[in-house]
Amino acid sequence: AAAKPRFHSRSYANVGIQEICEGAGIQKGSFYHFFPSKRELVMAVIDEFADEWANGFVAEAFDPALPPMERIDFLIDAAYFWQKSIKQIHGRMLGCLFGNLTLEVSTQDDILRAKLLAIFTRAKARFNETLKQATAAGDIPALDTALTAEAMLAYLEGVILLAKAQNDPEVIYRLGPAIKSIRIELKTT
Amino acid sequence: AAAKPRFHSRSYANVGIQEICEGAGIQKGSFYHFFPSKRELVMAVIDEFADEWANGFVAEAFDPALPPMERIDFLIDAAYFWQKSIKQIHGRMLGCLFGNLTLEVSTQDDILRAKLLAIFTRAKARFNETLKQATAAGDIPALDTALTAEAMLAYLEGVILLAKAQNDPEVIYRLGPAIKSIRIELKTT
DNA sequence: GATTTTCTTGACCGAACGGTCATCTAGTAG
DNA sequence: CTACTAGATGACCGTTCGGTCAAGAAAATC
Repeated sequence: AAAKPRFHSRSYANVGIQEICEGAGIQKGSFYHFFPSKRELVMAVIDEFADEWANGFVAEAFDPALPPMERIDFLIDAAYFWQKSIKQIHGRMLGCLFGNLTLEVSTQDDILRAKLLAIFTRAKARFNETLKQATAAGDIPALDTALTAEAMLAYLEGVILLAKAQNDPEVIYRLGPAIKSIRIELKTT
Repeated sequence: AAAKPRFHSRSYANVGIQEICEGAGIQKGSFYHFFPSKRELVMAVIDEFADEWANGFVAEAFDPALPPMERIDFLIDAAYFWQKSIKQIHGRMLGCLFGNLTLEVSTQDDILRAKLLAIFTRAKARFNETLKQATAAGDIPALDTALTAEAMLAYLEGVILLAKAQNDPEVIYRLGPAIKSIRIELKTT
C-alpha cells in the first residue's frame, strides 16, 4: 500500500525500498521477510492495481447492460475523471501505471515486461469483446475486431501519455472520444 | 554521444554519469566542466535526437512533394523500419526516447517536461500542416485538423508503447496504418 | 616567452541504493 | 512448560549515486 502511490507518481528506479519502508512504518529487514526483491514488490503492486482497476470502474464501463460502443465512451470518461481527480489531489497527472512502467523497464527486465504485457493483453481482450458485440449487433460495420481493439488500447495509452506531457487531463477529454473513429478493416484474403 | 544510446535504451534514472563518462573515455570532473547537471545532459541529448529526427527521415516523410496523406504512411513506415533495425542491432525495441522520458520524468521535473512537450508540440504541428493540406486538396473530408493531428501523434506514441511492451516492431506494422482512420470532427458552434 | 584561460585529472563528499543477517520477540502448537 | 516458528529489529554489506574541488596540463592570447 505504501509502494503503490509512489510507483505510480514517480518511477520504478526513483522509489527506494528504504522510503517505502518508512512510509509503511516498517524496517527494511521486515520487508525482505515478505518480498524477495524490489521486483517482486512492483509485481505485487501491478497485480493490486490491475485488480482494483478491473473490479472498479473498468467493470462498470464494460457493463454488458450498456450498448457496446457506449461502454467505450464510458471508459474514456472514467479515465478522464480519474486522472482529473488525481490531479486535484496530487497536483499532477500521473497517467497509467502500466504504461509508465512499460516504457521504463521493458528493455531491462523481461519478467516485468511479460507481466505488464499480460495486463495489456487482458485489456485488449475486453475491447475485443466489446467490438465483437458491437458488430454482431450491427451497431458498427464489420471490422477486424482484434486489431482494432489493440489499436484502441494503443490510442488510449498514447492519449494519456500526451496528457501527462501537458500535465493536463483535459487532453483526455478532448482526444479521448476519437477512439471510436479508429478502424482496422478485415483482411480480405 | 555516449549518453544518447544509453538514455534511449534504458532510462534516465538507470544511467549514471559515471557510466557515461567511462563510455566517453572521460573523467567525471571533465563532464561537469561542460554540463552543470545530469538534467542539462539529457536536455542536450533530447535536442540532438530531435534534430537528427527532424533532419532525417521525418524530413523525408513530410516531403511537400508527396501527397499529404501519403506522408503519414511514409512516417509510419519509417518508424517501423527504424525500430526494426534497432531491434536487429540491439536485440530490443527501444521505442521513442521522448515518450520514454515523458512517462518517466514528467511528474518529477517540470523543466524536462516542458522540454519534451515542446518536441511533441512541434511534431503535432507537422501533422497539422499535413492535414490542412490534405483537406485543402480535398483528399479527405474536412475535420478539426489541430485536434486530429494531436490524436494521431497520441496514437503513434501509443502504438510504439504497445510494440515495446511486446518487444516487437511488427506491432507498428500491424497497427500503424490505422492512424489515418482517426478523425475528430470540426466543432459545430 | 610569459600570462591567462580552458580543459583534465583523480581523489573526495555525503547520501542513497538493493540486499543481508544475527539477534530478539511474540505467537502457536504439542 | 517447552519447542518451534513466523515476524520484527537495526546494524551492516559493498556499490553507486549526483556532484565538488584543488591541483596540474594544455591552449590560446598577448
